[in-house]
Amino acid sequence: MGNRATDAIVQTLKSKGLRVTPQRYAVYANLLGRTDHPAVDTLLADLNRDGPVSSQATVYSSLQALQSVGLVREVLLEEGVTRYDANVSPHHHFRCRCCGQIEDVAWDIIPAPDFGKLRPGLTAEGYELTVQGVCDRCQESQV
Amino acid sequence: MGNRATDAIVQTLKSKGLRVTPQRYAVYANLLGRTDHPAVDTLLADLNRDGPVSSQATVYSSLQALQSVGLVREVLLEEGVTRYDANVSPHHHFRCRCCGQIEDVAWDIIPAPDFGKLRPGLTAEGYELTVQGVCDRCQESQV
DNA sequence: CTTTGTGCAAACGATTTGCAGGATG
DNA sequence: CATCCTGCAAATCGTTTGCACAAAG
Repeated sequence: MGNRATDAIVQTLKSKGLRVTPQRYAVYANLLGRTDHPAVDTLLADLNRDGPVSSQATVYSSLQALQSVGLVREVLLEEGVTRYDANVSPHHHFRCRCCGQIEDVAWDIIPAPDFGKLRPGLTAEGYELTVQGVCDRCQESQV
Repeated sequence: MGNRATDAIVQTLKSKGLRVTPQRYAVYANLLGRTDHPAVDTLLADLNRDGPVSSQATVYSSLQALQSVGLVREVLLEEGVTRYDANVSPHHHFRCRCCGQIEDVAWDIIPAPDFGKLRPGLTAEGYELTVQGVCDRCQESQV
C-alpha cells in the first residue's frame, strides 16, 4: 500500500533501531489503532483474525522489543494479566469494576502531587492515577 | 496469650462472620504487622519461619476470605505478583524502580481528582495514585 | 553473509481447584 | 454434628525459554 501511515510506522520502528518485520509491524500498528490496552491473548486473536499473522511467542517478543525502545508501555491494573499501551505520553487510567474495561483519562484531572509530603529519602520520578468506577454500559445493565 | 491485640483480631474476624482458625489468624496478624505489602510467597515464608503454620493453598484461601469481607486488599504494582495489604484505609503507594520495594504514601499528597473531566458516562467510585521513583537504599548503592 | 526474528513446544512460576480428613461453632 | 477449613497434589493460566529454520539489512 505504501500509504503515509504505514510509512510513518516503518520509519518509527527503524528510527529506534528495530528491524521491521511483518509481525512487529502488525503488533505496533494494532496497538496504535486502539485505546483499550489489550492483553496479549486479545491482541493475538485480533492480529490473526483473518489468517495467521503472528504466534504467541512472537507477540511477546515483539512487545518486549517495542517496550525496550519506549514505543509501548505495560499497564498493570488487573490481576494476572499485563496489558499493553502504545500511548506513551503521560495519562491516567479508568477501570470499570464490572467489565474490566480500561480507558484513558486526561492528565490534568489532578495537579502534580506534592512530593514534599513523601518520606525523606524517596525520590519521585513519575506518577499515575487509577480511577475505579463503572462505565456507562455496565451502569445500564445493572439497573 | 489472650492479650488485647490478639483479642481485637479475633473479634474483628468474628465480627465479619469468618471462622477463626490459627491459619487465618496468622495471615491477618502478620499483614497487620507490616506495611510492605508482601506477596504470597513472602508471607508464607514469614509465617512458617519457626515451624509450620500454614500451607500455600490455605494462605491463598485465607487471603481471599479476608479480602471478601474487606479486611485486606490487593495491591497490583508489579508484573506477575499480587501483593496484599491489611491497611484498607485510603492511601497511595510508592514503588522503587530498582528494588521493587513498596511503601505507603499519604492520602493528601494530591487533592481529589476533578472527575468532571472524565468522559461523560463514567462514574468514579475511587482513585489511587502510584508514585514511581528510587528509594534511599537504592540511591546510595547506585552512586 | 551475518545478525536478528519467528514459531513451535517444552518449561516455568503464580494461582486455583479437587478432594479426603480435620477443626470450628 | 453439620458446616466450613486445611493441606496435599494435580491442574490451569499467563509468560518465558530453547532451538532449528527463515528473513532482514
